[in-house]
Parts: sequence; C-alpha cells; structure tokens
Amino acid sequence: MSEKPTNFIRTKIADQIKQGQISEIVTRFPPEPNGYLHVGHAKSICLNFGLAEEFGGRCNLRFDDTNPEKESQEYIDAIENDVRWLGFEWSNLCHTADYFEQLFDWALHLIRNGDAYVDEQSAEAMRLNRGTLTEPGVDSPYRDRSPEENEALFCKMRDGELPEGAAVLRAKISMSAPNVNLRDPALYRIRHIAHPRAGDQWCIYPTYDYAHGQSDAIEGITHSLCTLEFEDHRPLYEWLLKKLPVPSRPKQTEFSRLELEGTVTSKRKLNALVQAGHVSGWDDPRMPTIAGMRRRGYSPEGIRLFCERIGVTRKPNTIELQILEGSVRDDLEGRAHKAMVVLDPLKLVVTNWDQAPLELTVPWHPKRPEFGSRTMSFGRELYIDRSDFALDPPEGFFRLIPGGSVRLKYGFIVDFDDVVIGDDGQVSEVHVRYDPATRSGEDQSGRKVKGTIHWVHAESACAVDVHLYDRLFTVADPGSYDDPASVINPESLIVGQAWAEPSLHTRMPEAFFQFERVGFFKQDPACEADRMIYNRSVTLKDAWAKKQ
RNA sequence: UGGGGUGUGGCCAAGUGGUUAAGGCAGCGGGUUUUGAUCCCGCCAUUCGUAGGUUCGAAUCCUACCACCCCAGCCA
Repeated sequence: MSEKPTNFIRTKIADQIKQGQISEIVTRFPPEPNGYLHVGHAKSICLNFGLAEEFGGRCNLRFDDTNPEKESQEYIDAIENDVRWLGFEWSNLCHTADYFEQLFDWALHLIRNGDAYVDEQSAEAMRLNRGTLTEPGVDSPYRDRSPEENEALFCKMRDGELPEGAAVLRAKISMSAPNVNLRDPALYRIRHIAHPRAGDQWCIYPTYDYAHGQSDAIEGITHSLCTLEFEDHRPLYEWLLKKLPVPSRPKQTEFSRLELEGTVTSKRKLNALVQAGHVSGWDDPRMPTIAGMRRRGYSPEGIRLFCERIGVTRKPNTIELQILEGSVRDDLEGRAHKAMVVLDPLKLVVTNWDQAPLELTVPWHPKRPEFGSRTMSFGRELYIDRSDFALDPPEGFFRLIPGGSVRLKYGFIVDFDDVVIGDDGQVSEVHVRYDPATRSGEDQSGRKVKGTIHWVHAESACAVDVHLYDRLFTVADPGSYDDPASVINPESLIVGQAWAEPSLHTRMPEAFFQFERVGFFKQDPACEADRMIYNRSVTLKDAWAKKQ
C-alpha cells in the first residue's frame, strides 16, 4: 500500500520532535455534546488521534460542555460510541465541566489583576457598543469598576443572586481592536439551568473562548487543533494563557473544515432535519453522521481511508462524494461476503431440468478462501434480474437475449428457448435450456459466453426488503440553503423487495455483504427476523450503466 | 471601505530557488476476469489566480492587482 500522505501539521510536529523542541505530543478531540458526530468530525478525529498514534503521544476525548442549554447525555453517549467505533481509544475522557472550579478561580485572578470586569449592559447594548467591522466599539460604562466591586458582583453572579442576562464577565482588552473577537469578549454568562454533568452546582457558565485554552492547558495539550473559523480567536486564546497561571502553554493550529458535496455538515441543520422528521433520526442511513454511515454499512476503515485521502490543509475545499464512496468501496471489496440477491425478479424456467435441485458449493469471496463457502441450490425455476434480459437489446448488451446464451454464475450456461409475455405486455417468464456440460468448476465444453449473471433458486429464496439510498438532497451545496429541507431528494430512499439466497442469513448481522453485480449491503440493525432489511451502502461501479 | 486567511489539472493534494510539477480520486484507452465489479498496464498541468520584477535559474523571493472564504453570539 502507499504510505500515509503528509500534511503541514504532521510535518511541523515531525520537525519539532527532530529539533528536540518537544518530546511528546498531546492532542484532544473536543466535541460539544449538542448533537451527533458527522463526517467532518471524523476528519478531526482521524487527525487528532492519528497524530497521537503516529508520534507515540496521547489524545484525549474532551466534551466541551460549557453550554448546558443545548447539551445532553444522549449526545455524550453517542459521541463516545462513535469515536470507539471509528477505531480510536482516548487516553483520558475529560469534560470541561470538571474544570469549572479551576476556571472560576482563574476568573477571579483576572478580576483581581484588572483584566476582567462585570458588565451589566443588556445584550442589545453590548452588541451596539461593540462597533462594526470598520468602526471601533465604545467602552461599557461599567468597564472601570474596581477589582473589589467586580469580584463582589462576580460572586453574586455565581451565587445565583442575579437573573439571566443581568450581567456577564468580560475580558478587559480593547474596544477598538480591529479583531472584533478582542473587543472585551464575554467570559461568563448567567444561566439558571442544570448541567448534564455538573448538575445544579452552577448558574454561571464559561464561554468557549474562556474555557477552551485553559482546558487545553490543564490537560497538557501540546497541539490544539481546530478549524479555520477559530483563527481569529487565537489572539484571545493566547492572551488568556498569558494572563493566567496555567500549567502549560498549548499552541492552537487551524485547518480547513471538511465540506462534502451534497451534504450538510452543520449540527444545527442536521438537528433540524431530525426534528422535522425528514429523516428517521440522527442515525438515518442518509445522514452524514457517523451513526448514519455505520447504519448504512460504511466500515470504520473505509471512513478512515476517506480521511486519509482528503488530506489536511488550510484551503477551502469541497470534496466530491465519489471520494467517500470510492473509499468505502475499496475497503468493502476486500471484506464483504459476496451473495446473490435479485432485486427486480424475472422468472427464468430451465425447461430441460427435471431432476431434484442441485446443491452447489460457492465461496463467500473468490479471493478470500478463509471466508469459507456456502451452498446454493439450482433448480428448474430461478429468478434473475429483469435488467439482465432484453427482448430488444441495445448495442453492446451481453446479458441474456433471444437466441443468446449467458452463464448463471457458479451454475451453468443457459441457452435462450422462449419468452412468455404477460397480460400487461411485459415479459413474465423466460425459458432457457441449460447445458449440462458447462457446470462451473467442471466445465469441459470449451464454450465461452459474453455475460455472466446472478440468480437465485425460486423455491428456496428468501424475501427480504432492501433500502436503496440516494443522496439526501437534490443540490450539490445544500449547506448553503437556510432551509436544506427545501431541497430534499424525494427519492433518497426507495424501499424494494428482493429475493435472496437463504444462506445470506447465516452470516452474522455485523457482516458486510456485496450483492453480486449490484452493490454493497448491510443488514439494518433495527429489522426483525421475519422481515430482514438490507441497507444499500453503495453501488458497484457500473461501466455499462455509464455507457448507456 | 476594518481584521484574519486561501489561491497548483474536474475534485483533493505534495512541493518552500536548480532534473521532464509527486500521489490519490474521477476520466479516457488497453489487458485479465464465471461480478460490464475487483485486479493490472498506459494516458491525462510546457504549467502553478493575474501582471510585472529579481535571478544563470521561480510554483517556490519581491511588487501590484484579482478572486474566494471567515469574523460584529451572553454558540462552539
């Protein structure tokens, strides 16, 4: 295989180690538990955990849980599950909430040094006084309170004596900074609301800007990796680290976030789709969430391969869906069991077959003998896919046609005999004669046919449901719509019935399958034993369809 | 019109002054094939946003310009 592609962060770390500037790296993946993880998070997870792994360092999973309004235990559990499923194990499981006491003490430190003050302006007034992108802001009338007064007020905030919105703690930096993030950013706000982890211990909560860098410092993070939109926050990140007696000095490095063609990677918008019932949940197989991709039948290795292929840079980028699908296919090709399933059945009658059904031994994977084999019965009545027969074949069609022959994979070559047209004018049956000398594995006839098609034995086949997924949206950039629901693809899910060889069900439910010549499928975890559901993860490449 | 970023083939992406500008995906052509899949082979940027300049030599240095992205939450 090819070696791992490099990127600017990896190169920098390798360099720092070589120069002896650092001996160990510590990274962290810091999701806010306000939704499920999506493919964009997968990129970050692979980066953070991957780097730590590669350089023999550590990586923490840290819940950036500073805003109890949006966070919940359901999300916390789902995130842990998703990270593990992707194949990573954290060094420490951390919660910003566990640092609340320390963060509070440090806030006092800022206040006592005159670096923070309690502002009692309304949110509206603060917004107005912040100025604009081109004009400086105006100092708050509360900006020059004494440290003593600030400390007393801040303690009142903590003690619950002030209502929500009555006051915030602000860093005292500059209201005229050209970088608006430095115009006395809020550090603490009042929220009389319980926290999923801290319970009702607190009614003031730190903001991301105040909590993040300090949390990094507490954990001894060396490389704090985040996306580009936080670049303008870096001066603030550094300002706080410099003002506070923190135990270490982490460095923030930004990279560009993943943009995936045809998908939405905004937790807010994904949540809206879930809430409105446009999808069955966060784990709907059409969702770009890790849970959705898992349920759809993507493998962790396939997703990791994808993350490796897309690289890490600071450039704006939009990744084509083909790269994700191609990565998944490439991984699944080697690990999926190959089964025969007919999605759109057409009865095939082998007119010269008068014997009992024949049991054929068929390998689960032609190149992987260790996968073992199963038996398939072959008899007089079979189903083939309707698309594998053409009364009036187009140029280049080499499946079954009047007067023609095809091989039934792992079975025999059959020669066209006759066709039966139903009342609806459609072909209802195709009659063929099999050539006994052409049995797979012992064919000495010397016959060669152009096409090989899949089939199932009508008598023993099992009916299963198949869920055929297509892209969730009709446009390439649903994320740029305020309401992506307005461009939902009404055909993003097609439920069909199929006939499967019975041994499909003898495999474990976790198994990945390739339905030969059709696509990769995975059993849906929610289906019942008497009505199996297989989700189509991704189709096979199809040069014939493309030519059409 | 403020600040911070980014521009290398259809999509990603190496490359940081010196052979014919890596590689992946997609595409195209061919071979193998009992999956029109997989696999294998070959092709696919005289050119690095544009225009100047420095240099024996530039995607890499300088200047100007252009385009696009992010920032005015008590979200992260």
